Amino acid sequence: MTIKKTSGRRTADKLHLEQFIPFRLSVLSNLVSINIARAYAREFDLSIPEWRVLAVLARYPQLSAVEVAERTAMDKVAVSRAVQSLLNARRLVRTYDSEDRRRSVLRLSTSGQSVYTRVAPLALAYEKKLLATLSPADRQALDRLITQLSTRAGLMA
Amino acid sequence: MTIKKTSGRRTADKLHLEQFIPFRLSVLSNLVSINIARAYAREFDLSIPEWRVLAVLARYPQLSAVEVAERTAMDKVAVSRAVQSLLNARRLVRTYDSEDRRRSVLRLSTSGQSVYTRVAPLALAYEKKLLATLSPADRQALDRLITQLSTRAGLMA
DNA sequence: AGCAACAAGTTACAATTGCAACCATTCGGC
DNA sequence: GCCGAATGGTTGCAATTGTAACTTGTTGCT
Repeated sequence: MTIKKTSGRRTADKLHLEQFIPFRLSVLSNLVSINIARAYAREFDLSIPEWRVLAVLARYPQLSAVEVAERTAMDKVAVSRAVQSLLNARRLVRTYDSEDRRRSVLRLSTSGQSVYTRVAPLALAYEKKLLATLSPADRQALDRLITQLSTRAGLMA
Repeated sequence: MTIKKTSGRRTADKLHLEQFIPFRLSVLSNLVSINIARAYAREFDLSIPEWRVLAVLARYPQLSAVEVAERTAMDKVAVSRAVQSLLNARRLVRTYDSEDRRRSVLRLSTSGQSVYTRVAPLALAYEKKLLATLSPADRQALDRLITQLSTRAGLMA
């Protein structure tokens, strides 16, 4: 039995960009984001940060801005700006917590609800189509891999 | 035998952001990019676009700017800017094709080579660590899934 | 040869993002 | 109760990025 040679995929430290996972993840994620942005941003005048805020408030009403930030993986500045423009467009209503007057309490307005109920199916349809060629096992694997990698990347930060 | 109920994962068109693949991909990709940028951008004063250009020219010398753009999935403006700053830092050498004087011919300078040979191992080490907890089968699956999804997303663009 | 269409690359400008400093309010110790 | 630290949120500024228009050079057609 001989010593194993270096694994076939690539040589010692020559890096092939087109095989480099961080690069490929970034390209994929960009492509998907751009597709999605085209789908709803253009039709509903919604940016991706705005869409995230909308989506999270549709599901969990009455969140404060930092809570929205936690659930959308955005920083508080990004949330503040998205909230601002959603308020301008009358898609959100903001009140303040009487116990703690720093905290905002955010809810969708009727119009915000309506936008959400029209956009969410588009988003889900896009996702469905994106995943359409994957077997159920592949979908499960994808799900798990993303979770695992995110955890791992989070630890390495 | 009864009619199958809606599949367990989520209800009709209520969208859970935290389960939405495009969202999760974006969060993951961002996290990874930020980690990597910290690792080499800070130490070598390299932005991610610059790094991509460097990496692709290390492997395929003598490319023109548009060829670099194709291989890095960047647009030609981004390449132009990255090339400009790499030229300023004396990490690239640019000549022009004598057959077609519009086309640039880009190569790493000695200093560019040296940066590359120091950065590439860091990048590979990061990737290795990121994937360290995945089984070989998982790694293969990840590889395949990214490719499949990118193709798919490309078609939908 | 002359000119329209096209390709390579750059530049200018607008929109987006990221970061740091900043108010206002609340909390924790004393 | 008071003061320093911490928290929620906003604002301003610089850096990054995207888009369109432009310049220079080439090609193909006549």
